[in-house]
Amino acid sequence: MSELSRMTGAAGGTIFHHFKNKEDLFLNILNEVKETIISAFRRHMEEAPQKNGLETVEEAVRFYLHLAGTFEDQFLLLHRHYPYQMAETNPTCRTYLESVYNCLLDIFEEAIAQGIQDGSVTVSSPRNTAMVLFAMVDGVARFNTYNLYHAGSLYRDLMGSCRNILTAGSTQREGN
Amino acid sequence: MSELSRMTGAAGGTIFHHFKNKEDLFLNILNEVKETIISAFRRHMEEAPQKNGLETVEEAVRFYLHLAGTFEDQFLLLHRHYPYQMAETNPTCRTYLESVYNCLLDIFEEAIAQGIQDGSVTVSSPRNTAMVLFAMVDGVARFNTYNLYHAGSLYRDLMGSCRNILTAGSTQREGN
DNA sequence: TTAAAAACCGACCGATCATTCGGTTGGCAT
DNA sequence: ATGCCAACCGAATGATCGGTCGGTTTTTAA
Repeated sequence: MSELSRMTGAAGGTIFHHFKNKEDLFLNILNEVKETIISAFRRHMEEAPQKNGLETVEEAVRFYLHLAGTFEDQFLLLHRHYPYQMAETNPTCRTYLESVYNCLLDIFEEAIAQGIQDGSVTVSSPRNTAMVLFAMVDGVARFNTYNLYHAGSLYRDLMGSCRNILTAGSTQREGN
Repeated sequence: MSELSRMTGAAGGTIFHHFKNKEDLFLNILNEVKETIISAFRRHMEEAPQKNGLETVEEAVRFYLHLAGTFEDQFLLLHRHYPYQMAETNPTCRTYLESVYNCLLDIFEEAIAQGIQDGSVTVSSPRNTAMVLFAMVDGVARFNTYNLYHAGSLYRDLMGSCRNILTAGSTQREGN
């Protein structure tokens, strides 16, 4: 709180005039982070030119990595343990977290389903594949923010793995 | 510290007789977690019957998921933000974290390299593929401990994705 | 212009934090 | 029995925490 007071220039007591308590403040921030991520993702996927399903999924993966790097602080909130601990007892917190993940997974799943229809993707369960795919790219993003391994040097192999997951059994093409 | 005092039955001051301060205590715990995970993994992979490279990787992925579920508290330490923040300034902490990840990645990488030799695996960069694979399974494990999604229901698709990543371009076989 | 409302300040509060310390205990070698 | 040392205790410490409150400034509306 004192750090926040210093950063914003507001006196200690002023913060509690706008937020009931620290938890309420945190939930407001989490909500803002949720909106930022969701709207940025939705906007980008809508603006993206029409491609086939596989390319749409790849674009989503690419953009998630980009977003996690650009809004590092915001994504840190999703990588910390605290929100998930709070979600165990606080339904609002749980709703916010689920909103973010459901939104992202829906985008992944929809693109996969599209890919199944246009023949560019071959998987049995779109939802589960979306989860595995998301776990993969989020794991790489986490490695990056925690300075364990550089995401950039993993990018090529990540995208390759992504394509392999989505096109199992199909004839592979070796691109660039 | 008070919770630890209550859990162990030791008086508050007694803890500081055995550990210099809270950070020192934490590093000792982290070191123990490191040893637990590394030794358990090394032992299991040595004891596992000789298979081809692909099956060895799959066994490693399977065991990581199993271990993350069995030693949930220990793995929580690797999923929290605190250790990585400490690692930024504390070289000892950084060494411990790198030890865990390097050990696990070495096991993955070695199995992949073995698979390339015996023809069961087809990837260009064993190390990078090991990282992507690890990010994927660790991501799923995180989903599980954070109660976002159940790892069990993702198991089949996770293993399928794992196989697809490792056998790109090869003729696929549909198992069980 | 003025009065009510909202925003803001910073000293202050009790609780909790990690840590210290003087004193006690128990085991072990002499 | 004696001395010794490590293990242990728990009250006390100052620092910091989230949060309150009485009073002041700024904004808004009539």
